[in-house]
Amino acid sequence: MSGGAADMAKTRKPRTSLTIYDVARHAGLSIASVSRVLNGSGNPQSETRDRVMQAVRELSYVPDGAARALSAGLKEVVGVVFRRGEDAGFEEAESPLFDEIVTRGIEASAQRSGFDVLISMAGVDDAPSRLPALAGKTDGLILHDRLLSATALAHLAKLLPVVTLGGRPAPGTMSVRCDNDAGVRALVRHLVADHGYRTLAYLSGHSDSPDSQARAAALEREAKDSPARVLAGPRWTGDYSAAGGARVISALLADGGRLPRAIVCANDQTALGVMHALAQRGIRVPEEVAVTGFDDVAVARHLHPTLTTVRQPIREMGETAFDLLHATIMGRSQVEPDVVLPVQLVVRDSCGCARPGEKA
Amino acid sequence: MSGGAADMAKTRKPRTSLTIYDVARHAGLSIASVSRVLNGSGNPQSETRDRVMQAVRELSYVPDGAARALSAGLKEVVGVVFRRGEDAGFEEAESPLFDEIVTRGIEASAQRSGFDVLISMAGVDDAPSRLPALAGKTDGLILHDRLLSATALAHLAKLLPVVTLGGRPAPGTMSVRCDNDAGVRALVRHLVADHGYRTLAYLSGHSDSPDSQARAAALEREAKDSPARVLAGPRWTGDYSAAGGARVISALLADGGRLPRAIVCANDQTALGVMHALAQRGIRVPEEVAVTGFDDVAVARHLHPTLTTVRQPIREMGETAFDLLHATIMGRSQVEPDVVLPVQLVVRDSCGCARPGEKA
DNA sequence: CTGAAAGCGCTTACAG
DNA sequence: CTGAAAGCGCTTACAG
Repeated sequence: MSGGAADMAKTRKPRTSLTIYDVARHAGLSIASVSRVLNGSGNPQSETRDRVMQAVRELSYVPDGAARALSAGLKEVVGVVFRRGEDAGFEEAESPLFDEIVTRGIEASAQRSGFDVLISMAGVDDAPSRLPALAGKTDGLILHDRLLSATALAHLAKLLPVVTLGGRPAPGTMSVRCDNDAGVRALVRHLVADHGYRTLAYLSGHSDSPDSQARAAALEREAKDSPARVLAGPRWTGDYSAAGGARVISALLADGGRLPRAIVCANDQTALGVMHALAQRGIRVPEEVAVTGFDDVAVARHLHPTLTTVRQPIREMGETAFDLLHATIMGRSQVEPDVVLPVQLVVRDSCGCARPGEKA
Repeated sequence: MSGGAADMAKTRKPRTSLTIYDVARHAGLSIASVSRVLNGSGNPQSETRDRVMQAVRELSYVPDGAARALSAGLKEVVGVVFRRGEDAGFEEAESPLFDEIVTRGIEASAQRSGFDVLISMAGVDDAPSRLPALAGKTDGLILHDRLLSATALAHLAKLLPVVTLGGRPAPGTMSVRCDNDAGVRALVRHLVADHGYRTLAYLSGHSDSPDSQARAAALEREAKDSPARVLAGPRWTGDYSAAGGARVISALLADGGRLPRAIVCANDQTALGVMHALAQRGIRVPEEVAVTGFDDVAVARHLHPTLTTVRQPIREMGETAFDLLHATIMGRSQVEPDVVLPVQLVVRDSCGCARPGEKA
C-alpha cells in the first residue's frame, strides 16, 4: 500500500509520539484489538494479548489520555479546589490540612479507582471564573467551603457532580463534613463540667465559614444549658490563622477587654496564635486562661502546653468525598448527599488537665 | 428540520452536556466562529463575538477539555508526582514542604500560563508503573527525587518533558534544586567559627536522597578545612522524619554512644525529633548539644529553643520547575537543564545564639 | 471575516 | 475472537 494520489499530507503538527496505529501495525493486528487488550475488554486470545503487549513494550507506547477521554466519555480526573491563603508570605499555609486531605484522603482513594486528581487554588474573587474551565477538564469537582455561593454551587452542579467539604450541601451538590456539633459539645462539657470554668469565649474562623458558624452555634447551645457564661461579640472574630488569633487577643487586651477563663478556638492555628499572644504578655496557659483548638494538626502535640483539641477524621473525609463523587460520576443511582463524620476530643494540657488533681 | 430517514440514531451515550454545535446553532454561526471567539484566535467581528458570548452565557456552555486537548495537541496539564510517606499514620506528612511547593509554587505559576496541575503520590515500588499512565494525561511531569532511577528517568524523558526536584538532572531531563553546598557551608562555619564547636555530626535523611547526600558531602568538605571533627557512621542515618531523628538519638544513647557538640540535621523534621529525644533525657539544647535543621518550615519558629536552620526558596523552586517545564512543552529551543537556587542561613536559638556573649 | 471539512487518537457497537 | 468504520467534540488550515 504505497500512498497514491490521495496522499495529500496535511502535516499540521510534527507527529511526535506513537499512536495506537503504530502498535497495531507493529503487532500485525487491528487497532480494535490493541484497544481491547489494553483495556481488558472483550476477551482477546492469549496470543493476541501477547503480541499487543510485546509491541507496546517494544515501542514504549502510552495511550493518549485526551483521546481516551473523548472517546470513552470519561476523563478519569476529578478536580479539587482549595481556597488560596489570603495573606501569603506571613504565615504558613492557612490550611495545614490541605496536604492531608488531598494526598492521604482524596488522592489515595482516587488512585484505587484509577482516577487522577487535578488541584487548583482559588480565591472567593476568581473562583466563579476559574471553576467552569476546571469543569471542562474533569469528571467532577471537590470544593473547599466558602468558595462559591449556594446559588453558584447549584448552577455549577448542573454541569457536573460537585462535592463540598464543610457546610450543608447546596441543591444538587453533595457534602462531607465533620460533626462540629458533637466536637464542640464534648469540649464545652469538659471545660465546664470537668474543669469548672465559668466563662468561655469562641474565637471564630472566617465569619462566613460554615464550619466556624456551626462551632459557634454549638458552643452557644451547649453553654446555655450549663452554669457557664459566653463572652461574644465582633471582637472575637478570627480568620483561622495564627496571626488572626494573636490579633484578637492583642486588640482585646489593648482595649482593657476581659479574658474568659477558657478560649475555644475555631482551629489549631488560631489557638497557636492565641497562646503566643498570651505568652508574650506573661499570661499563663492553662493556669490563668485555658485554650483549645480544633483539627489536631501535628504542631498541636509540640506546643507548650500541648494543645487540647478536637480531631477531625481528615483522611476519611477526603476518601469519602472522592467516593461520593466517584459513585455519582459512574451513575450510581442515589448517593447520600450529606455525610457527617464523627470527631474525637483529644485532651492534652492546654485545657488544664496537666495540673493533677484539678480534674473534677 | 425533522429527522429524515437518515436519522439512524446510534445513541451510544445519553448525550449529556452541550457541544460547540449547540452554541453555533443558538448563535446562528458556524462552529469555527464559536471556536475562534472562545480562543481569541483570528479576528472575529465584534457582532460575531457578542453573539457567541451571549449564546455561551445563555447555555452555560463549557468546552470539553479532552476534545480541545486532542485537537490542539496540548492538554494544558502538568503532572506533579511526590513520594508517598512510607509510614503513614505515625507522623505528619514526611514532607511538610509539599503544600508549599505545589500550591504556592507550581500551581501559582501554572495558573498564570493557563495550565492545571495533576498530582499523584507514588512509592519507589509503584512509580515505574504509575508514571506512564500519568504521562498520557499530561504535557509534562515534575518529579520528587528518589522516585525513579536515572535510567528510568531518561527513558521517561523520551515520552515527555520531565523536571526533577533535587539532584542532578538525568539525561534528557531538567532539574531544580537548592544550593545545599552553600547552605551547609554557612551552617558549619557558624557552628565552628562563631560558636567554637569542635565536634559535629550530620544526621542524614534517606540515604539515597541526593539532597541528603549533597548536604553530607558539604559538611565533610567544610569540616576538613576546619578545626572541627566529624562523627560519622551508619548510626547517623535518619529518614527525614521526626521519628527517625529521635530513633537515632535513642539508639546512640542506649549504646553509650557519644554525642557531638553540634548535630546538623538533614531537615527540620529530623531536628524536631532530635530535640524531643534530647529533652526527654534532660540533655539541654543548645547548652550541651546544638541542633540545626534544614528547610525552615513554620514549626521551626515555634520550637523551644527556636530552630537555627537553612531556608530553601520553596515557592521559587516550584515556580522555576513549572516554568522550565512550560518552556520545554511550548518548544522553547534551549532551556537550562540544571537550576540551582540560593539558600539562606537562618540563625535562631538552637545553635547557641540565644546565650548572649557566647558568639565569637 | 466566515464556513465547510478534515483530522486529532482513541473506544465501541456492528458484522463477520 | 477480530476487523472496518463511525463517532467523541473540538481546532485549524483552506477557500471564499
